[in-house]
Amino acid sequence: MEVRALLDIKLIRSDSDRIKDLLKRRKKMPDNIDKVLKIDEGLREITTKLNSMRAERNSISKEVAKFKASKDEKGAEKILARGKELSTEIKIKEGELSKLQKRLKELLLIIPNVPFEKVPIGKDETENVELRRWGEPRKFNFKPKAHWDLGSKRGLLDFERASKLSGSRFTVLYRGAAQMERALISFMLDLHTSKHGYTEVMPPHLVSRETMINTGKLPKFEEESYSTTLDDLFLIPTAEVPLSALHGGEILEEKSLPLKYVAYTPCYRREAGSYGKDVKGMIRQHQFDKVELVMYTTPNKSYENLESLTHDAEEVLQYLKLPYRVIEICTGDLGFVASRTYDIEAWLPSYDDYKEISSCSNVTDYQARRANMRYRKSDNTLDFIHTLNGSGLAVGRTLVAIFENYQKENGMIEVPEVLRPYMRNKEEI
RNA sequence: GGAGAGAUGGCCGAGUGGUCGAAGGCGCUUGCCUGCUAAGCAAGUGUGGGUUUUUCCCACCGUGGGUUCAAAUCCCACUCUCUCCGCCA
Repeated sequence: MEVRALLDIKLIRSDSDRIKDLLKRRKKMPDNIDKVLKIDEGLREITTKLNSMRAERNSISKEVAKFKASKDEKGAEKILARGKELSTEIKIKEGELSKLQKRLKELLLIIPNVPFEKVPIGKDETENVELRRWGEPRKFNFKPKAHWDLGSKRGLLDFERASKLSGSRFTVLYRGAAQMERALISFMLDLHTSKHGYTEVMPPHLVSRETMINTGKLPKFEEESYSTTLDDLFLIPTAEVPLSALHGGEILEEKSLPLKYVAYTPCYRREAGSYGKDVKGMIRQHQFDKVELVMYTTPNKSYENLESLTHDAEEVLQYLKLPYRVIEICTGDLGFVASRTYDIEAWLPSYDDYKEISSCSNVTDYQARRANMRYRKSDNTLDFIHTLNGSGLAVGRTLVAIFENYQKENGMIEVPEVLRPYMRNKEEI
């Protein structure tokens, strides 16, 4: 893969001011575009020089071949020296070239995706914009418990033994809780495959370093990842990683798009730098279950597909009758690979607030460029595809939302109706 | 883990040092033919990059090195796939 394809270098050359302006809207975004342009210029200079040197060497080689064919050893001898000389010079130039390429690649790999023009400009999460709400938070006629109290008291969630086994930010689930987790997974997969047309996938949970780089999780977020030192494999932080790299290096047919995939996997995150955040309960875990939606689309359809993907995720909460709101993430809070993101937040009585339960993003061609995923257009030319991803939903947080929103005064938890078929028709746990 | 075989264009597959960016076939595109479909005939058909941009040039035959004036082809290392043996959920 040509290094310069990592970002659209031709666009940067021709429209650098706009790209720089858009990137600056992000939080802590160093202005690397000028550096990129400078290296690109040097790279082109060397490339041009190298190309003409190679052209000369190639023509010498052809002449040598002619002399040899006509058994003219002396004629060959005459130009051999020049060939040798050129060959040495070329090697030196190639060294310069690969050094520059390496520097450019290092730069490009840590430049995030360009935000969509219409994303609200803001410095951090306080400037995210609420788009819509669904459902009314329930009015309790008793004091509702937080899920960690409720779960511990009823023997459904066990934080002490989890920390004995693995440390902080792990939970052991028993009986109805474990069963409901499983039910939620099945319910979500069934909904997305049967009603929304997604193809169910069971991907590997361990992926190579290359896959992590291709999906934009590395090199920037190494300290966020769990890895296996002996094999340099990484535990996936989300199924987005295997699903979005699934068609790496492939050329897809336009008529096969959009491709829609759904996968349930556990997700593994070190949560470095989030000390003191959501320490209680099972909101922020090192391991959690998630049903993930990923779409591959043509560039002209990706923003409208973001709307439909978000609605597919929202529908899970509607079926579960859990109140939620949808917010648009402002530029300062936007994730590394995303050009536009909607978060879905479910109502949690213990937080007396809405809490993120899904995040849906248009990644545009950012991962496609890294993983070299293209499609053949009707005019037979190639272009990078766009990828989108979204949680549909984070299962652990959905369980938490059910615990807190469906609790009764006696500590029992009502099972949402759509889950009952998956729980041998239990009405409460 | 041991032994062996292999990795070439969208696919199959030929190619062991010099007009090979790559034969042949399939597929695809266009034209002819045709009541429709199929078949047939003809032509075209990899990707990326540079440039003085209807031109010329360069790179790419798993990845990275090496030998050579010249590498798909020879040498080394690595990765992956397949077959057999062992082990095993």
